[in-house]
Amino acid sequence: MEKLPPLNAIKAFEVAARSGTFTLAAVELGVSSAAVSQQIRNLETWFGKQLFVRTGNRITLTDAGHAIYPQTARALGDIAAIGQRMLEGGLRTRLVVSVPFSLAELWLAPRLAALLEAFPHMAIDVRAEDDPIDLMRQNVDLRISYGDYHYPGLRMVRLVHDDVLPVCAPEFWHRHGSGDPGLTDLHESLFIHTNWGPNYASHPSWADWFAACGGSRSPDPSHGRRVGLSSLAIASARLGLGIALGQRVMAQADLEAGRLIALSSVSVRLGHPYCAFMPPAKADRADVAALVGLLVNAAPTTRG
Amino acid sequence: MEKLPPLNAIKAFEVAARSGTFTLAAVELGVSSAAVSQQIRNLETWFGKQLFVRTGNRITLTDAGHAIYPQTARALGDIAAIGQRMLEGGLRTRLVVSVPFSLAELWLAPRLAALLEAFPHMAIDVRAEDDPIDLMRQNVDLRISYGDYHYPGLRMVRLVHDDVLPVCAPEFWHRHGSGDPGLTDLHESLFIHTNWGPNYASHPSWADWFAACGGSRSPDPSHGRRVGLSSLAIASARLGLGIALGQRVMAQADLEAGRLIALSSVSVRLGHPYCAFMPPAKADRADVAALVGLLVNAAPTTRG
DNA sequence: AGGATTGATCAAGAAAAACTTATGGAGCCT
DNA sequence: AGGCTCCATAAGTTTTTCTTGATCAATCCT
Repeated sequence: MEKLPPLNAIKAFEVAARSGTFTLAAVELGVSSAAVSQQIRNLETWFGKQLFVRTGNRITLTDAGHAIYPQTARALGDIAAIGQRMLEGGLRTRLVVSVPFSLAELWLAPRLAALLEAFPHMAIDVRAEDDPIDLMRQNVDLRISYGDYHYPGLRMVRLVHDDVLPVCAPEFWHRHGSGDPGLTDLHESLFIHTNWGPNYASHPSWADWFAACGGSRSPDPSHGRRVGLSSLAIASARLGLGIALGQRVMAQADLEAGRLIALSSVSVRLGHPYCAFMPPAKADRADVAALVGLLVNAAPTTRG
Repeated sequence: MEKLPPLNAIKAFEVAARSGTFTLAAVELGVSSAAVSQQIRNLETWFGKQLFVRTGNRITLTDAGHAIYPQTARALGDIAAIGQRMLEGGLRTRLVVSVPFSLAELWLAPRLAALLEAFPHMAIDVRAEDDPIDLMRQNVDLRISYGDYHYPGLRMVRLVHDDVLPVCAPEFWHRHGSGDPGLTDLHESLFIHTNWGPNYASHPSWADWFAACGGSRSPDPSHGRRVGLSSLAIASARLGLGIALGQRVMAQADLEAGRLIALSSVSVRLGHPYCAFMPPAKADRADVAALVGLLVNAAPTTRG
């Protein structure tokens, strides 16, 4: 094959020729208009021919530009179509979602329910597994992950930056702590500690929460209850086993239903937001886009 | 248009799929094999699908890879064809060569003669003009320039790094200087000084030449002859008007024919080489390639 | 007209992408 | 086994691309 002209310049040319101005092309390409101007110039230098005539502040295709436009559009269209074809590879479209264990039950499940209401016939796989996973091998379409640092190269959408606050069952509070709004005198054994596992270290602890309150109490995990999953902390609290530092997004349904009560308005943000990752080519798939949209919107924006 | 996959990765994929190994593809693309490996991986990440299966040290296209290969090849072929089409724009192919004034007569002309011997029917325009010129506007196919710094973005071929040495007509030497091999006693008025014009400052002067000889004579230009073109210096010397610091490539024919004699084997290199520039898309044109090849080969490599 | 607006360009520095080098590992071939 | 070939990976460097902020030319609008 002969030496190819610079492909990104060809792309810029196609858009510029179609839209008629570099400025609009720049918007479509998501870059500055100066960048488009430079790319076009590259291409002109490559060919040794002007592709646009510049008259003051506007541009028109030259004869040469007109001559090559249709071919560029067709070739790029073909390449775009490649992406589309890749998506249909699996024949029947199954949406494969992968989440960390902790999010599966209390966060993803209710939202999936909403999605299935809108698309009753959608075939969905939900997989619970911890980071990092290999999306390619397992044919995962969408991965929910804690933090924005796994999976470089994939398209990322920030979902929610959650926070934790002390919650417990109403009966529990009635019995053990109703006279202690600051939790300062509560017995150590009544605190539920969440252990996020070996890979995560940024989860707020009780000490962090007390510090945020301006205090300095630091309940000793060896005395209280310990759970290995943040959703389990919520469940335990709901069952009256103690006071948990529960993630807001997970506790919300229980709070609204009165099965849990919040013991303070003071909360501590998690170290990282939850994020959705997907291969860029799959980001345009209708089902993927729908789920992401729903997760973004349904995720209550952090309220203090 | 939908969002395009990374085009350079597509290019790498096409070559890799066709050649069957990343190493060969790397050679074809003129990069390292690691670069190809990375580009392929980019594309796989983008699609979220493997395109090659790696078994130890070799690769095979996956089903997905097979599925998209023909489309990539076709699309890239189309784009390559765009370049070809641009070349035929002018219908009849005329080779337009542009040279600095000084090179036109004594350097380019004889070489063009050789070219026309091989291609008797080639239509050639020769234009003499000083740097910098606008190749695009004037539809110049090939520009010869002093220095490698004009015309960024164009393909460049180094032609010859010339040097200057003292030359004069045999009769002149007989009359004025035969007893003075070092030119140390020669009268100032007999030196021909070349003035390269306002844009160039690196041309060796008589002072430079004497310095290269280990001496320190510095003939005053205001006493000797001055010419505004290096080819004119040769011509003047040939006519017996004095001793010139002549460029070897220009003087060569006269030296071989005995119309000029070299007065020393000491020469001084020019500050820059002569280079040929052309729009990359035109570099593959048969006539351009032929002329460049001829200029490179016929250019005598600098001999001390 | 005159001033404001729009849109392309230019030059600089900043950011991102691509590439290279060096190293390690898996299969293949004597 | 031992040597080869070829791909994968990581770190660092180079090259390309992009942004920013300013300038300039044409048009538009009182």
